[in-house]
Amino acid sequence: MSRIIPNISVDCVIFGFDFNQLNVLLVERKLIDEKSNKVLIDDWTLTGYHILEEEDFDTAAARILKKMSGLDNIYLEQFYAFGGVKRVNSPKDMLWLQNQSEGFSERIVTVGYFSLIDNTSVTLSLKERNVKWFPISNLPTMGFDHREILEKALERLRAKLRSEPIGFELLPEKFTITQLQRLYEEVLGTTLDRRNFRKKVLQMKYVIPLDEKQKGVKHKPAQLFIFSREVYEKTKTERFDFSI
Amino acid sequence: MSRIIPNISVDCVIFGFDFNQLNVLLVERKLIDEKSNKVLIDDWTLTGYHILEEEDFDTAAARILKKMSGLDNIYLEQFYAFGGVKRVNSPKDMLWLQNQSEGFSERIVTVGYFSLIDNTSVTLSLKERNVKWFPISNLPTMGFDHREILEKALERLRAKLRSEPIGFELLPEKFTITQLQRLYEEVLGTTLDRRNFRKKVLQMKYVIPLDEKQKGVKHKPAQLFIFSREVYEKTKTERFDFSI
DNA sequence: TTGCAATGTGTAAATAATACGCATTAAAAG
DNA sequence: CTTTTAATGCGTATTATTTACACATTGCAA
Repeated sequence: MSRIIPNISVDCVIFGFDFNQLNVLLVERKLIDEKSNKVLIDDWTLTGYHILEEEDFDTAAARILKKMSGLDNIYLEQFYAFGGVKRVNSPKDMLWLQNQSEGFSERIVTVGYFSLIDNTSVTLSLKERNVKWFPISNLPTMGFDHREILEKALERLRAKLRSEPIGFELLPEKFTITQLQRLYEEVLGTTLDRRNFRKKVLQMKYVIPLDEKQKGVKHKPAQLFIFSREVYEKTKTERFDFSI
Repeated sequence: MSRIIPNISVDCVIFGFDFNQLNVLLVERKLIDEKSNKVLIDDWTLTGYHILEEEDFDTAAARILKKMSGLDNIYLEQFYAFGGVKRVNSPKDMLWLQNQSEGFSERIVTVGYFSLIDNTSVTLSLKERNVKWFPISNLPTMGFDHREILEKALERLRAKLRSEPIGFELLPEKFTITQLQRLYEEVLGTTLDRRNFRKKVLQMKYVIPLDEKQKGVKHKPAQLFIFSREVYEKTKTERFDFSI
């Protein structure tokens, strides 16, 4: 095992969509005083870790994601580096870092990645620590500057969702148009007209209809579609409108 | 003077527009063997430097920009962090780093910023080293992985230019519509219809006409405009179209 | 005075966005 | 087995935006 680089880490903001809400995966940070049994810290953080000597940022982010979700080959994108002098300065944060086996440096730079997964496909399995999905609209108290990092990730996700077809990464391979619409509504915080949305999506040649229907729903089952990145890359056109 | 952090640096991609071309500011990297007078290295790099112990990324980037261009209060945006294991591995790069007074670490992470300035307003003044504007379309051989960093910056500049009004940062305070159009054409690599572009821009309430005309041109002088960020923030609307 | 090299304006056609209403389907309830 | 329920799926009229394209105007310079 190669050594870690003490002052550089990678934090992953793992977004998941459950057909209804946008969620983020957090890890519990709990510290109990051994003598008094007093709870010194109990809050939640993003999933991050130092990078290793022989490791790129992308590799480190993929490693962390794999460890947390068990998943490989997932959409991952670097979105911002955080290196403020006062990133880590609350008493709780200091206390936590002093208790970690790797020791700590006062000035830790972290590179933020966000990843998009269909969270109905994930079974949480990390044994050592408590890991949970939280809806974006109802977050717990978070440690370090992770709340700020999450906000930046969200901002980037929203901006990118408007201009590139990354929403599909949050859905299973086969999805319905209504599911896609819910996703856009939830992430962008709007409501959209069902019929117009459908019309728009059906124009996109890279959203391909299947000869297959939804199963196990208690109403008329909808048609399933898949997204083809290949077709997208071939047919995309760039436009510009720094909006009015 | 506080100490530098040896393994973290900031690199600035300084873009300038001269009403015709998009340019980038580079610094010559020249190393001559003292005995033989042989030229060991002669190429160009971005303007970067290690960050200081008590300094944020943003502050470091502003410091570097000030040193290179003499300018303060300039548009600056972090766009990507580079930390690949093999970022610095050519013999020339190693040689250069060994010759720098600060010493070097093998694994240097750099945080990339790009900045936008009206390059007709800058007088280059850095005495110690040779600094020059190069058009994007005609770049010299570049050291380290700076070519790659520049490409990423350009990609981000283009993406942002499509969706946000940052082009004005590349123009003087007062500009003509034709200048704005040339800027968009040059950066996005397209040509646009003059009349339609004008129509589009005139709709934008945040591009405000002045009672003032261009001077010193040998043809009909055009009307001048200014950009108001304040009006933009008030009137902007978000749309979404992950394009067809 | 005239030529030059820009700026400044208008209109028609095509395309895309928005606002709606109603028939259809499959499962569940009676 | 009929009805109810809760979705899906489709169509059309209206408005707004984008695109394509031609000619008159202005101020300087020859």
